[in-house]
Amino acid sequence: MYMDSSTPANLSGDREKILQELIQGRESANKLLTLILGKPSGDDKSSSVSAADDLLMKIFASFAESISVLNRAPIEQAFDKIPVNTAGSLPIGLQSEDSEGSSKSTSVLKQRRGCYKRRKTTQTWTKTSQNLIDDGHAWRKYGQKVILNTKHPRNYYRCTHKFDQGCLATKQVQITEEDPPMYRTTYHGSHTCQNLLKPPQIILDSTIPGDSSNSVFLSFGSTNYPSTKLNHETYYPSNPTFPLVKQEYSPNQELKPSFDRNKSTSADLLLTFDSSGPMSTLSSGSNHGDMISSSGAYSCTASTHDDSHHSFDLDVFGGVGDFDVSEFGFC
DNA sequence: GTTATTTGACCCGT
DNA sequence: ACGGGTCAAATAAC
Repeated sequence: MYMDSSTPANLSGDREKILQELIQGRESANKLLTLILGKPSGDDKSSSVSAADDLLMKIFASFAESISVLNRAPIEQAFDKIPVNTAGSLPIGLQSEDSEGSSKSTSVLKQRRGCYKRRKTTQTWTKTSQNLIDDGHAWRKYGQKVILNTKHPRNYYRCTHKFDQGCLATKQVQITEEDPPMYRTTYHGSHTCQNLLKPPQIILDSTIPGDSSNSVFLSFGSTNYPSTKLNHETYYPSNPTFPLVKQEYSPNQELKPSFDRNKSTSADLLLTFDSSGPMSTLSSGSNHGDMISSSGAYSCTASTHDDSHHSFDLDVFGGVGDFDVSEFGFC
């Protein structure tokens, strides 16, 4: 999908640009944080919405530019290995496999089960929260595994549009062993699908159930959607590379917490980016890089296998943010 | 009827 | 060999 694969020289130049953009985004985000968190929780949030909106636009533009640059990187860096069955975005069963036509003594289907190439270096980021949240994407559960030394099984989800749009995004959800059980969601890959049900928007939502004081929804999109409402409204990512954190998540068993969701506070959401390879995926591209936070505590970390690591604090989300850019794969 | 979930089998990486 | 990730038939839900 990427005609102009970046040369190493280009990557070096891109890195500088990305760093500048991200740093600028951080500064804007800092201002935004001051704006929002500095305000008393409650009703008079609206007074800062306009300014916050402006700042958000800067943030979005910065991150979008970064993502855009990253998207020019060769896709091989993003996906060392991709599922066999989804290569070429063909539905399972339509893949032209077994070209030899070798006869399977047992069962063709059986032999094909589990046949895939495991992704190794897709970007991943982890989000931990006390309550389940809707990231705005349509997920479909495709597996569940009991993980060693864990009490709760790990659930595997893929994007609903995996086959119709070739979206390779997946996520894993697991309840942690912590005292207040937490839902740890690990996202793999970014969405390349167009979510028709939920039009792209940008979110700044400070009204998470259970806590309205310092909760912030942020979405960094590369497309320019007017952020007309920043208060009490849900914004969806333009083409969510990052998941959208929403207030409720209705479908499937993810919504059956083993504890009282009402007790949870929204300020305990952690988002950690831990990815390698560029942000780019199979998408052609202009809409990657939505980034969302839904709490006061929000950290994103990235690192590559490369030796040159860049790290800086986002300091946006409750001051605990640590944004390690290098993991975005442009090193 | 279609679509989503469950769950054991299967494959890959370590 | 083992643990983890994915597939896909069976089943459930709509």
